[in-house]
Amino acid sequence: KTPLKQAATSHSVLTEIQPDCQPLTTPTKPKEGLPADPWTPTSNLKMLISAASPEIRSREQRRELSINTSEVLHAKHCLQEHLLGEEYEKSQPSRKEKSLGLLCHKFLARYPDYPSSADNNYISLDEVAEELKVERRRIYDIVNVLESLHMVSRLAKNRYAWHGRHNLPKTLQALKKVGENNKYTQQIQLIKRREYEHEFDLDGERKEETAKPFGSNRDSEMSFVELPGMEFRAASVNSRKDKSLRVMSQKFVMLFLVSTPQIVSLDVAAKILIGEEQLEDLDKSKFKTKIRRLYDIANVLSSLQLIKKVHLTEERGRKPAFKWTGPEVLPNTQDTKLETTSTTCSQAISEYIPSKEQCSKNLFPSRGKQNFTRHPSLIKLVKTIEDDRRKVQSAPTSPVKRSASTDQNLPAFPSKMAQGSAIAKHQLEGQSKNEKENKMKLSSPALECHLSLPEVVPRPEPPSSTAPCQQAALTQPLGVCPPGHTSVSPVILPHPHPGVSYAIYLQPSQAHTVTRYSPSVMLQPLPCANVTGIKSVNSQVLNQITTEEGDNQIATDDPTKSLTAKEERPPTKSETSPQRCPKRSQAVQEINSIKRCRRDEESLDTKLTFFPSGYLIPLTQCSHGSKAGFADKEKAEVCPVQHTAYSSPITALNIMLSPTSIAAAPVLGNSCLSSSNASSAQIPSSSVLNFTLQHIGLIPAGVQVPANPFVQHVPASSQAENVTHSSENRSLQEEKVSKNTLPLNHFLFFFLPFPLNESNFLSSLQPPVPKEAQEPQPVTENFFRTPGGPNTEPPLSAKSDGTAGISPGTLYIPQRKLEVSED
DNA sequence: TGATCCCGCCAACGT
DNA sequence: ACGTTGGCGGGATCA
Repeated sequence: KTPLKQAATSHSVLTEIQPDCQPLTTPTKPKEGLPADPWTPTSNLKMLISAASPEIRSREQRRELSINTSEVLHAKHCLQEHLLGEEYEKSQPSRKEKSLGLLCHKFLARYPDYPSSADNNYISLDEVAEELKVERRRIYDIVNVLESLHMVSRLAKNRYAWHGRHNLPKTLQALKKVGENNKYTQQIQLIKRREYEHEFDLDGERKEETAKPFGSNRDSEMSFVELPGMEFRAASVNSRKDKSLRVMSQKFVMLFLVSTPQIVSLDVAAKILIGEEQLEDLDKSKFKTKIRRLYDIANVLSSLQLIKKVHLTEERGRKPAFKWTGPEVLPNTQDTKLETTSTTCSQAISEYIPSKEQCSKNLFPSRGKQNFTRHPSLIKLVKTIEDDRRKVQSAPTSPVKRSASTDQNLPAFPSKMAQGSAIAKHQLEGQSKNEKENKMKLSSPALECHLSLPEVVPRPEPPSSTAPCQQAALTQPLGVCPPGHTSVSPVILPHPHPGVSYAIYLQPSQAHTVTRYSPSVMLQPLPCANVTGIKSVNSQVLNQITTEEGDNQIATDDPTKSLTAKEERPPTKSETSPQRCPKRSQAVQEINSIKRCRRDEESLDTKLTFFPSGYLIPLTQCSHGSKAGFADKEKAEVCPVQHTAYSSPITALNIMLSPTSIAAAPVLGNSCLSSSNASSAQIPSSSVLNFTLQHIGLIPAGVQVPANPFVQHVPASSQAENVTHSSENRSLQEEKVSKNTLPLNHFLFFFLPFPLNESNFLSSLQPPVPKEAQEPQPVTENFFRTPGGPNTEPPLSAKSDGTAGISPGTLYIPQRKLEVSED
């Protein structure tokens, strides 16, 4: 009765019109479609129109699940009159319209993300298959993946239970844990390394112990990961050993969860999932099959919005990959080992957020239109900070919930919140625009705060590549280059306390007082230092990074490779530590003085000429930050050079260290990790320091560099050596640093890729320049532009603000002080 | 072309 | 034996 092949779309109608086109049909089917979209003559007309346009057609496809016979007939006539033969042809369901992804969307649309026990949460495969008009086989594909996430569970033959996303947090946590235990991170690296070595082999060189399996981590053949209480029921039903797709799906997800950035390329995933990667025999066909399956899985995961497709660019060309866009999965709170982390975070956070109220306020300024649902992470944050001293309070701003929040199986607050936002999201589903906006809102930096929370929270993906960039900009550790499509990366400087004021003094002639002045620290101008020597280090580091980076590399159209922070040579732990840079965005907004933190995108270009900023800035205790800072996925993703090398951030940032007497330390700092230093508010106050750094654009807003009160007493030269040999001593240094055994007291002498002068300095005080077109851009966007490249723009030059730039050869030694203070 | 991935054969399983 | 699952890979489509 119900045509099997017929896709329930407009063109299906067209298909029928085709004289004996296909034997398979019989329109029929009034069937109850989606409640929200009544089939009216009007919509019918719309359909006809869209029929001629594949794009439109597919866009609206989802709503047109139900067609009533008479109208179908009507449609036929109309079409017959208006369409040509070829159009008929075109109108046949295209491959895309039969895609698993689309099907999955339809499938998901049938059930609420967060079903209540009241709902009918049973799934009958037959039914679904029929209603969606697809072979059951396809439904299996979907269900299997969903099952791997415990979004559904099999009850019996032909019968599944729908759980929606209730279990997702737990599942992801579990998967992440398993993934870690499985050392997937290492496996990924191994594979990547091999890939590189392979390339070198082709070049007729270098041959290494390619077959160096990781210890005995190869117990890999773990089986399906279950959740307590979510075990397969009906033992008889789940005996199937294979569960291949399910397991594969779980493993695939694990790869994302343990990766930094959370991007996994298909081939790497395939190799890992095949397991037997050791044998280079890499059965071609097997590999191919694996890829096929991964596509299947990826389609479903994409529909769930857990991942999205991206491309990685490397020597060989584009490479398909997927980026995790699902909720950030953070370690379980109970996890002792991670307890530290959260504590540290909360400490750091509390530094800025005195109370939960304040936090809440800061995160969600009561601005009329912004109806944020209180984010679960916020709740969690508060909880952490205040040590669970209260229950969820009714969130005033919470949107109306659709499904009764009678979720017993979830911790009250997070689920509620998550539910709220998820529902909101769900409601917007299908409306790309709205959805985008929604995401935009959600991805507001303020929410980033949740990144430090030990909980799984929805992390809406940025609407476009622009967003990630901005985000990155906000959290980029020192030395990170702007992802920039624009050389001027508007960065808002956050400020701990909205009410605080600072003053910026410019010498010799002009002072730019933002608010109040409260002398505290003086940054001494210094004579310039030898730059060339450092350049070599720079390039050296870069090269190294370049060759060692796996496909973690973010694709770039730019010939200049983009480098990605990654877990290579992770001398230290906390590699995967979640982002924990509290980004106080709205605080930001409250700051009248919004600065533009311009970063030189050409900073990677070793040929750049650097100018001493003239500021000698004492730094300490920031080392671990070089790790922590990168924990930020987004950041790591767009800001390559990072923690790969101890020195890279510095060099990349064009922050040069005076080879002679001044030592350097990574300035990358993250207050969250600076817990060890209890006196971060002293001389110079961290705020001052941070402000300074941020202002100069040397560290991103949001990144905090803890100050060390002893700075001034420590001979800076003690570390000088390390500077020069940074690349070689990297590991050593890192170790030292990571252990935080030494009070790292350093001075940074900043070299900027442009002479700092009044104009450009002042220009940095201007309000952020709105990004142009928020067009969604592929992750493959250039992050680093080569000078002269298509996207090249003058680095931080004063040009952008209309001021005459200073010729890039001049060595300009500014003679001014920058003072900042806070009340 | 290479990237995607639909389609459906057919084997393993369950009943 | 027959229905359910779902591995698998040919080959069509898409970009």
